[in-house]
Amino acid sequence: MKHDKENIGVKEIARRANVSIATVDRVIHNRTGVSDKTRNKINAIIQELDYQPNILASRLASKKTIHLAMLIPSASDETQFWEAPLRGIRRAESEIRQYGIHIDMYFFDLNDKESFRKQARAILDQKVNGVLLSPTFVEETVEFIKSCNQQSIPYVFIDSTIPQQNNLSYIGPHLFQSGYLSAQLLTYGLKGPSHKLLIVNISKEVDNFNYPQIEAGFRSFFQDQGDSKAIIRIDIRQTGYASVREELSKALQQHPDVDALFVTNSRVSSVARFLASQSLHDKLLIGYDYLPDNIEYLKSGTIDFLICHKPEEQGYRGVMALYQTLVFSSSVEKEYFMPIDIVTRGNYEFYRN
Amino acid sequence: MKHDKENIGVKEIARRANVSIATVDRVIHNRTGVSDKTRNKINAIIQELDYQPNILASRLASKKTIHLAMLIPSASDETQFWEAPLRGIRRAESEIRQYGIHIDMYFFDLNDKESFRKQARAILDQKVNGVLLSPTFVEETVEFIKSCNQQSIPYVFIDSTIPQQNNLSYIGPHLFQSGYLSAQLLTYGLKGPSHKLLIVNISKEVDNFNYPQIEAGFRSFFQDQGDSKAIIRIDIRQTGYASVREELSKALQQHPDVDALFVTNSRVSSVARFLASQSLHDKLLIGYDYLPDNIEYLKSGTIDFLICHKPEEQGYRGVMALYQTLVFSSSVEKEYFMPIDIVTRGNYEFYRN
DNA sequence: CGAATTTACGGGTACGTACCCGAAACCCTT
DNA sequence: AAGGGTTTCGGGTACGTACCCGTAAATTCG
Repeated sequence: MKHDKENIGVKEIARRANVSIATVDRVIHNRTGVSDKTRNKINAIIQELDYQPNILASRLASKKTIHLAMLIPSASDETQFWEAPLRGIRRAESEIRQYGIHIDMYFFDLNDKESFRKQARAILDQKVNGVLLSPTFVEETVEFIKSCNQQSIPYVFIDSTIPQQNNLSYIGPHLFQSGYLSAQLLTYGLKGPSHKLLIVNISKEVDNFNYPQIEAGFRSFFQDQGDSKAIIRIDIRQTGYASVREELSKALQQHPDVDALFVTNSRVSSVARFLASQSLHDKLLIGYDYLPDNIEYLKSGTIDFLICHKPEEQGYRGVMALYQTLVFSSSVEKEYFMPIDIVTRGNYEFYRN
Repeated sequence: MKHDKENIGVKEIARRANVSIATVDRVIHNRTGVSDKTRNKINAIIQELDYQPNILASRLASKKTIHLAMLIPSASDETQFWEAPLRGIRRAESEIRQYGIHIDMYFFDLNDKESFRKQARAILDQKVNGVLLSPTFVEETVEFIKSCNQQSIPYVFIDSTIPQQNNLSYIGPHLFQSGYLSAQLLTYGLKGPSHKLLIVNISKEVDNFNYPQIEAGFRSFFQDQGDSKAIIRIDIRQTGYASVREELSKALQQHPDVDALFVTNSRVSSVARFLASQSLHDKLLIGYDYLPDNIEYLKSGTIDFLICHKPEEQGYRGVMALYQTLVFSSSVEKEYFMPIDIVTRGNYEFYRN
């Protein structure tokens, strides 16, 4: 341990500019009360010295607490998925809490648009400095972020996005490519030449924006290959197992020659359960997300691959993106695509969500 | 932004204990000069209040700079691999520089044990507070860390490890499982029943510890499957392309029925180059590391999969592990295994090394 | 042109912790 | 009991920045 630390600070700037520290401070924070002449002089010196403020001292001296709000679906039995982003958000908060950042947690019900609207309103009442949200319901989100824009509150989308919006950043998967990869993996595992594939879409809500991208990517792979496989799709609008079993059963009776199934979201364990119950072990199965149920079927070999987009990291990075802009005023990427991770029996043990 | 912040600090502790701030400070840092009675009283209050020191204020007030040293192979044309950990280390440094952490960078030549020894000595001369290193040369490393142990300098291994040592942490791959996964991927892609596999080990140094684990994992997969594939191995001790071409050519003449090749390190691009030159497009090829050359052959389809262990993150986490212990005195995991990432044509674009 | 504003700026304190320095209290000799 | 040494402790300043408050200078206005 040595006694280094010769960094220049406001004091040195003030000395060089023949002004007081307070004036330098005003310039740094673009506050009023400084003549253009002095302002320019000080800015020049700041430029020249490449002054970097000491965040420690800055946050320490600042009495302000930055309030962030987070609006994501509550994790239900049906979708444990959102536990992961929440973990990431919590981790981020515990890291930056000491820097005076506080995060208010708001949850909404995935099956209830009104709950989203209500929570969004609650956030706006709180006068927060930044928002991290999952724009699950497009219309409601647009309404919400209109208010954010008016009050210049930055907001970050995670997991899914709405294009052409003024969001500070989108942090989540590139869905098209994700579908593409799934197709590649299925193809790689299929023996023999001609095949029939089944896309299984299990979801209550009809998703007009996100889901189609996955399917487009999936189909695009085969187009690129000049390979015209038979691809059929079923939509299951009731997420309970009974419904999944029934619909799958029907579909597989109609197409007994299906070689591989691609489930477009995390409900792949339901499909796996069905396949296992029917002893259909030879069919390839790919789905989404590192969830306990899915992992079980991965271990037992019913699910061949899970595609993951690091949900925990999405939450973490989302918070950090807001932190970066609000505290350091540093810019963040407008689109930060998560890696498209392949989880399988051989590597699930070490996967970091 | 509100005016929160009601956290208790040393001041409050001092008030409750009827002592001065300085005495509380002595207790917190286990310095001498405090009677057992006062020490106990203060410690009790600290416990009771669950006092968390304010890192900002702490680092700000401390005039000390923590000096870390890093000792990794220099990135050469032959192995660009080490650029990635270096990036991670640099990223970590830039994040914690303002907290008074400084990292001295030492590089050694992968083909020269003496350079390792020399640099190690240089580090010891500098009286550093912590070391991050790649224990490439076992004997030399053991010698080095003996001194570290004597001076109680914590050290972290990245990328590879030496078992049964007093290292603070190992951050890197679980090689056995990594080989296992490779086997799984190859099997998944092989059409038809019976196959012949070729393990290609290209390396100047004979590695007695790390490499065997990969091969053991690889073979273990087939044992688990009850699948006795023919597995042959060649060792290429000259890393230049000419040598690789010659040896591979020989091996494939002898075993023209090889279906798949597994290259046990990042030199897979040499093998890919050979296969491409011979138009052997139908053979599966798996190797290691997200390097530009490898990615090219991944794109062109010669390489089917690359296995990666997030080298950049290894560097980053290695630094952070030292930072955590030295600044926060918090414990870190003795073994932190990196995820075993699968990179392929469909997802390489979004891979984060 | 003097008074009332407004604008421009400096002094000084606070944030929570680290650590120097000096003083009081205690202990042991002779 | 006096002297010297050691242990225990408190006062006070510093770290670099934020921001309050007061004042001098510049500007506006009647």
